[in-house]
Amino acid sequence: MADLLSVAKLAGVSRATAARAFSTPDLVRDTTREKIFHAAQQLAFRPNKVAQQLRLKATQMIGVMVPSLDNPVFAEQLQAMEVAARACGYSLIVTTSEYDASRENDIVEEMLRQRVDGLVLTVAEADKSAVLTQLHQETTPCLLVYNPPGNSGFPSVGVDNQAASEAATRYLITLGHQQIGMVAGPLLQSDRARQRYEGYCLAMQAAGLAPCPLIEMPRHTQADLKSLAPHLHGDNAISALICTNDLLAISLIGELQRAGLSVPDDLSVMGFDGIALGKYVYPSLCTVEQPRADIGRAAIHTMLNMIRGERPVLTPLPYVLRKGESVGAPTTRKTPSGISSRSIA
Amino acid sequence: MADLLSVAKLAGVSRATAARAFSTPDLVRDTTREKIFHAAQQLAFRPNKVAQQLRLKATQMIGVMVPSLDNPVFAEQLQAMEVAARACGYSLIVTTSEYDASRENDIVEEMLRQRVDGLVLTVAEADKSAVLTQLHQETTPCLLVYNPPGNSGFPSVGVDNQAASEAATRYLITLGHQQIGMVAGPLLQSDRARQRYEGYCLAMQAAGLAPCPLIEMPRHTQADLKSLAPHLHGDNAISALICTNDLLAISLIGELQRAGLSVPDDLSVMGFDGIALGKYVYPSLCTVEQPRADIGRAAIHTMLNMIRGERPVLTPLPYVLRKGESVGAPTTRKTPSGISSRSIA
DNA sequence: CTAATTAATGAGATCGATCTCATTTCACCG
DNA sequence: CGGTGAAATGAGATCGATCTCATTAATTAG
Repeated sequence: MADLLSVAKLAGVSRATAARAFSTPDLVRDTTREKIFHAAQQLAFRPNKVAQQLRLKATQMIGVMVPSLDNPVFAEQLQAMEVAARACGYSLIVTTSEYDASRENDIVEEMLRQRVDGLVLTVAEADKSAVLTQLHQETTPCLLVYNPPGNSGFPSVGVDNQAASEAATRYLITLGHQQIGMVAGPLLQSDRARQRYEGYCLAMQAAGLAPCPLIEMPRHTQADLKSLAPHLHGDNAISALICTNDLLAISLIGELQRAGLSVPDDLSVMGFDGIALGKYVYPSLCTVEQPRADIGRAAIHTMLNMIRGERPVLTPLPYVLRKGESVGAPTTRKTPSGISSRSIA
Repeated sequence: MADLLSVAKLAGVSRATAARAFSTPDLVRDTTREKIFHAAQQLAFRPNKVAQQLRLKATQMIGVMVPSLDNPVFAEQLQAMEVAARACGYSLIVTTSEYDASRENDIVEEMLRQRVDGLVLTVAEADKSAVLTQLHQETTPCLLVYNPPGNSGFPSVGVDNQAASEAATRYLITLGHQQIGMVAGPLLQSDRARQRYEGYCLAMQAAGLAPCPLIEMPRHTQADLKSLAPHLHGDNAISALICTNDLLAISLIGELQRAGLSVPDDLSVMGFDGIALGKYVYPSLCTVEQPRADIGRAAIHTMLNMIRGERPVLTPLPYVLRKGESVGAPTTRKTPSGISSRSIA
């Protein structure tokens, strides 16, 4: 591959001049600039970014880590980040942690070796994260996405999960629901899910209602009706359910329908995140929409500011309560119909 | 940031020895190696990959371009690629073309400047792609994913779209369907969609049935019932529909249900791709599953072979016909019930 | 105990750009 | 036409690693 020096030789100038022709064309006489460009053309010269990066001590690359791209929330956010970064001349190195702390460590270390100009991370648990405490020693700017600001000590872009969850719960209460449950993935692994549960509890208490214990599903993004069945019967049978993410909600609705139950007649189901597909399924998903694209864009622009050395200004992004067919007013009967309960058992 | 030279100084050795301590520890005496490691520790030395890349003329980075991460097919494939690449010590630069040819050009050029060791691309139209014809001049290895091998001249990883589509169509025919339609995004933009349509036509003809003209939806991943309505009535009313991707299928099913139609009783709907969510919705999606994770892994491993200078060996990956509740045998009546047709109009 | 071998280390070039600073070229003016 | 200041160019150092080749230190053999 032709380098700048060979271009310079062919054009009959020094490499300094050749370099200037590209970086600061104004400093080069028109005629020589032409000669240089012509030579570059002939040799199919393509500037070597690696050499630039070494010399300039800046890579114009941002390291991104998300838990998994199998969840559309992260994929859609990443899509927006990529477009925003590219528009500003930056590239993304994309990695997935698979919610694994040791992988998180390796990934961040690798990105620091690569000398990314900044890190945009979504970690499993911001407060307990070993990577993050390590990162405080480093000079590379670091920004969290989705993770609540909390006491990790790093700036964070995202919506106020607790407030959003409160709003969602209040919405259900407004519709007349009193027995409202919340469903999450296993072990309440992510700090986001925990905050959402807290918001739910707060809203319930504020309305004088008793929050139910969290219903845990065996997997993050796939509902399991067995874990839910006990809560659908008896005096305390729930009439509405909030899921900590949309995938969980959609698969739960599917399971309920498969069992012969009607959503929202037998049970109202609400999601969280607002993935695009939720609008298209039937019943359409009622959910709290996080502005994923806005979050992605904001993350990139905030990061670019940090790279420039500015202190990040963070305005929490607004969530939107998206109404949908999966939520309705509670029906009078306390328990689902015979058919329904039979098919669950 | 401490560099190797300062580590060498602190350890009292030359940079050559310091470098060897890391790259080829066996060539360094135990005691000096210890001294060097200790010095590195003290200075919090972290090797600079950029410098390595320049010197070694290899970046251990693979450039990946997909149309959009909003489509789970690409996101899930990327997830697998990332894991596979990392396991082999490679990083991914991820970009999205948004099906835009000029963006495709910019992206590839940028990646070549970055001196990625290889390119893994999914382009809109492999045969007409300007980027690809340009790329033939280059020495950087390039591999296509999902794009049919065709006459682009580049190796390609993916399933045989046409055969898969034939199989899907045959499955519907076996169930007794005779009036089968196919739905695609706008303008049959992607070569994949076109191949799938061809497969459908072949299977129909082989069974002595007349293929219907393609039904085009205004958007790639969102169904629109109006475009479909004409085909649901009259003597030639279709009883089954194949969509060129799962998102289209899922949103179509939602729309049909919303209009009071039953899937599969009034209309069987089949998808294509096999995204994870399809298993969880109700009715569960009958689809042709592309082994996205396998494709991702295979793409990375093939690319690594190409980087090593080997000629790629390509075995087309097997698709799986995933049965689901969205497809059933055709009902006797030729047209949907009165209620249904009313609610469509 | 010295010569021959092998192991360990060091000096310096190299990858491909950019930047500083010195030098040359040019234009303009008295 | 020579002098002056600005514009254009060049020489060489630099970024942080690796690699070749020469040199020195340690081992082994005789």
